[in-house]
Amino acid sequence: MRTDAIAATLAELAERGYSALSLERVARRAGVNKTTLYRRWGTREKLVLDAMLDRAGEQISVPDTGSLRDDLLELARTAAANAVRPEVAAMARAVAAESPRDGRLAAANRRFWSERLALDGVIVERAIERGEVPAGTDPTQVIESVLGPIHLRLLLTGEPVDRRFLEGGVDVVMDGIAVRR
Amino acid sequence: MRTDAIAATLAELAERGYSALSLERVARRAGVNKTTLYRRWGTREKLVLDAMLDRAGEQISVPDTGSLRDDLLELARTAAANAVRPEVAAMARAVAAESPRDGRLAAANRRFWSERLALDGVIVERAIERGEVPAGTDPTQVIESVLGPIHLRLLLTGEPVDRRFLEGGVDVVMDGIAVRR
DNA sequence: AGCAAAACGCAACTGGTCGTTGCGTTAAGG
DNA sequence: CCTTAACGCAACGACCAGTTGCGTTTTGCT
Repeated sequence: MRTDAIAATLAELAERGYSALSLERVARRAGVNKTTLYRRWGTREKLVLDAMLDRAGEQISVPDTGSLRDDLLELARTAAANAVRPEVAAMARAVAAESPRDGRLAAANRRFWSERLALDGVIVERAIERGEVPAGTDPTQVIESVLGPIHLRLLLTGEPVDRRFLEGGVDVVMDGIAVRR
Repeated sequence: MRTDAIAATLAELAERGYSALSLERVARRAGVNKTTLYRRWGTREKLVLDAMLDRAGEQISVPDTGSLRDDLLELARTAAANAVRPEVAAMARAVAAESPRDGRLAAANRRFWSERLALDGVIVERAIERGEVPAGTDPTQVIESVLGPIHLRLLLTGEPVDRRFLEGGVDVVMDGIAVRR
């Protein structure tokens, strides 16, 4: 039952968005009476949060190819592919919209991201050990520089995230744009 | 009257968010009857869109210090300072949340961003002319690499956007992280 | 298997918001 | 000064959010 409700919640979130999320529709979709949802979760916020926490548990693997550039490229590719999935995209949009007014959601989201950035950061740490990157480089900052442009396009500009863009972004982070002198 | 309604719309958007935006509250706040809003704009979507277009007209200046690094830093700083303003932040969150289901909003937003990225891109074009950056560098990609991490923090991770972060991000874009050999 | 307790379905209800309508009043402008 | 557009006001039907009471099903424990 919990599974059905969560699946229905995310499906509705993807189709209608958070602003039009109706517990009655979720209940119908889940094949469940709406009183059940209210008794179990109480509020729309808690239901959505629970649904997100459920999906946030799916851990993703951190690339380890032995090459920093390949690792970052693989990271960018899987991050983009994941963020494009309707359910995931809907979650990101809901978080962006509601975080300022939903403390629990914001807190859970911050935990998720700090954990994920730390995980992905080992890509940079391994590169430091290999001597590909100077010691003292901030791993999180690097990961944010790789992921930032991707989410900028997905959430705000709406431009397509294609291979060219991903590779270009990694190139910038790897080599910078300033001429060598 | 239009001015009052737009101001009230953005204020409500900042306080309550798009998902809880009530035209009755907007009307009360603007000192106007709700029928006036419905007669003039028809739907919530059109009112919000009009309010955003009104603010999107405020053009910002593109830095031109003669140094690419200083230009990018200034760009990052002003972009962050602007995006942190409650009204602007609320607009970005609303766009992120509603774009998939509001074609007009999405289209207007895409125009806004393509224009803005093109404007900021001249920073890179000037740097190319000065020989600071190799010819063939994609100006838009560079700007997105600078702005992406900022909006990632503001919209998703929730981490503070401080001077260290802004400078670190510009450093990555300028010099890259790979060791020189 | 039997039984107590929890979970669920169902129907009904209150209250609030949406969006609309009709009508009277104010403001604009030629 | 007078036509016309814009606004205020009150009321309305429709819908959805949550809540409640009660009967039914399922769970889980012995």
